[in-house]
Amino acid sequence: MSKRDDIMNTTLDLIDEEGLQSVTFAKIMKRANVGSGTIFNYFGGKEELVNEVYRKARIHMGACMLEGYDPETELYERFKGIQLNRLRFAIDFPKEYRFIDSYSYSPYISPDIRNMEDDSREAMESIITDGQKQGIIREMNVMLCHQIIHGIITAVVRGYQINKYPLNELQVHQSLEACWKAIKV
Amino acid sequence: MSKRDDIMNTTLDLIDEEGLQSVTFAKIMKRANVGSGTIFNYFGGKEELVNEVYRKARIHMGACMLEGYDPETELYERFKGIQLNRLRFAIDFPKEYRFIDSYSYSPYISPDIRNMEDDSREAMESIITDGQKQGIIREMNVMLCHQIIHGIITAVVRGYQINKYPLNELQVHQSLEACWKAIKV
Amino acid sequence: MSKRDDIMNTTLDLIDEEGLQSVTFAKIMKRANVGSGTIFNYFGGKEELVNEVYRKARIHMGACMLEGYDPETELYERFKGIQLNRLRFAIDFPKEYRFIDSYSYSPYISPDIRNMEDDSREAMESIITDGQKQGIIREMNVMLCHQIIHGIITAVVRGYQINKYPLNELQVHQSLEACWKAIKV
Amino acid sequence: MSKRDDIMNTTLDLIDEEGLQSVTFAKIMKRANVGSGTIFNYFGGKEELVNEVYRKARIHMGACMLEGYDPETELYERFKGIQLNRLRFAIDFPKEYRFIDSYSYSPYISPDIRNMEDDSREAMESIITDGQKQGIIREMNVMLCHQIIHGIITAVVRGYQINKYPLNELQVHQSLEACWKAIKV
DNA sequence: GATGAATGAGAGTTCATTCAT
DNA sequence: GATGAATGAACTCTCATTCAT
Repeated sequence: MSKRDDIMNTTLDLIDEEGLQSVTFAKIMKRANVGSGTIFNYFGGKEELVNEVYRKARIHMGACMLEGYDPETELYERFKGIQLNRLRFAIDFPKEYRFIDSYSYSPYISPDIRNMEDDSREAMESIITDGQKQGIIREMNVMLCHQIIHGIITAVVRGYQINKYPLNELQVHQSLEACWKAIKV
Repeated sequence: MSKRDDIMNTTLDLIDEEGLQSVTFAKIMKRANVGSGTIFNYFGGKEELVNEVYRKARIHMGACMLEGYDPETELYERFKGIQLNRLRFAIDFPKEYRFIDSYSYSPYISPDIRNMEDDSREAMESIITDGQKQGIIREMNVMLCHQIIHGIITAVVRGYQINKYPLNELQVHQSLEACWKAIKV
Repeated sequence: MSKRDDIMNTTLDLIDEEGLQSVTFAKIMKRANVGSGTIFNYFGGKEELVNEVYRKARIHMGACMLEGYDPETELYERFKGIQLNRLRFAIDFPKEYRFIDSYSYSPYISPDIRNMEDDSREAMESIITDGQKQGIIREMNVMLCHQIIHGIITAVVRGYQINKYPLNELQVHQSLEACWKAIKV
Repeated sequence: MSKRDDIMNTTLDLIDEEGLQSVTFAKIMKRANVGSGTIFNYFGGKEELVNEVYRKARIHMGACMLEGYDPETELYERFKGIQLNRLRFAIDFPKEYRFIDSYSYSPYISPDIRNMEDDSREAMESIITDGQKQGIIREMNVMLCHQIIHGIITAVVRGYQINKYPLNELQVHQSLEACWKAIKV
């Protein structure tokens, strides 16, 4: 693995363990077995490094969420598939997920990168639009609708990650159902 | 207004404007017209100051959320009242709300204070339990259920606060309805 | 007891407990039950306060050392009397003694006060001069001679105060004898 | 010379000139031509720096005191050799000597380092024990005896360093003789 | 005389960043 | 490309001192 990857992986680990604000270059260097100057050969500075880690995580999550996505299948299938993928990503890649969840609106992450193209979001929005055209999903601002679904999944994961409850098939099922009922007519 | 209040208000303002991590004592002092030592006459240090501001905001929000709450009224009334109060608080006191929303799980906020007694949460949980007994609300883990509602309101407010949509009577109504439908049988 | 005395006594206590450098006005005020401004009604500042405490201790020690001193008695009696008084003072007033011993040459104590008139020193020096005239005490610089005696007593007390050995009649006797033999012909 | 040595030497100079308590990092940096951060690359903080300087001085003094020491020679030779070495060290390295003399019992110096292994002290104590066995040195607590000798030398040096008298061959001879007579039978 | 809220110069310390090797 | 010694601006925090009451 390249030094560049060592640095990025170590950075993510440290952010997850200690929080972004207490991650210092000294800690990264030490853990990644890298000289202090080396970081600057790959990244312009701390902000750039963090944003790169964030971008990578977002791309990873975006790809995972569209796994198995087929625009041809029935609307509810597509809806459920994407939300399930999000839950799975949160469970399988907790560090990436938590980083995105916690710091998307931190001033460290530049708006440009936070608002990067996001195919999964576009897919969700087209699902909502379609559903509204078909009369399955209630009429409301598409973004509001998206936010409602997103809010449920995010909150459910958070409760799970701080051990408020397990996240087995049952809870996953109940959560997805809650999403759907929240927005259908 | 006392120096103590000047300091706390200024701190909240700065946190909202620049984020917790970039708020320095120098900025607080200057904006609050206070000598650097004065802060330490009232607060043991930065952490104590920030936690005091947090606690005050939490107490304020807790009081607002239970405004007009009457345990005797019908269950849906109580449910709707509390959620509406939360939305109103978010709209009327955006700085307090955003601070609580953004930093509750930051390492700056001590767990003791984060987990302070919260009457509104208790009220919500008893509403859920009652609703489940009455067969109105679906059977599921109470915390999961609470998290779902909380997640919707939180996400809706966030979308509003970053100007994705307005939050007028219509959107408020739709959001509350989404909450209710998400959890009722 | 007056506020002034409260302040001075508390200061001495704190110096003995924590060392001069870590004694702050805040600690003195709190322990002496005195407002922070009050100190400045009695003392011009920290240096003046400390020097006053020092001067008082020196005067006290000076008086103790000459207790029972009779210029008419035999030379060795006078010699022994003064040194015994010094040992007794160290044992009876350890805080005063340690303060003088530890800080006489600290930059905090002004040279003027450190070199204040000292009747006991003058008495010792006249004893030495007399002894040399009588051919009992060896010829050497009077100050060197005084320093030798002083050094022994001081070091003996220090060893006692850090619990290297007890300081009973036996050790006192041996120490005084050492002093005498060190300088006699 | 390395930056590390620059810092340590400057620190010793400043301590000797102004006293430990008034030595600040700003002064060290400026005088040693070193950036403020550099100190922390070599020393964990002020306490560590000061203790390192102290340790170095103690090691230096310890080595000097045992110079020419030969356990085979006659007892008085050994005794005289060590005390002479101490006087010489005080004369040749006044800054090191004064630092050790003044601050060994300051709260800045950690007990661990103050009580570091000290070959010269051990040598002295074995000289005393031997002397007592041979009936040359009076019977008394070894530490008390050591303290008496130590006290004389220390006090003699102090008087010299504050210009009370010169410290030529004559005074040195008289002081050593005083030491010996103070403890011999 | 007594008070204590307010002060601010200056302390030790952190840490991203530079640059000669 | 990789290094790490050196840097210094910026931070939190301490504490003797002032002054209106």
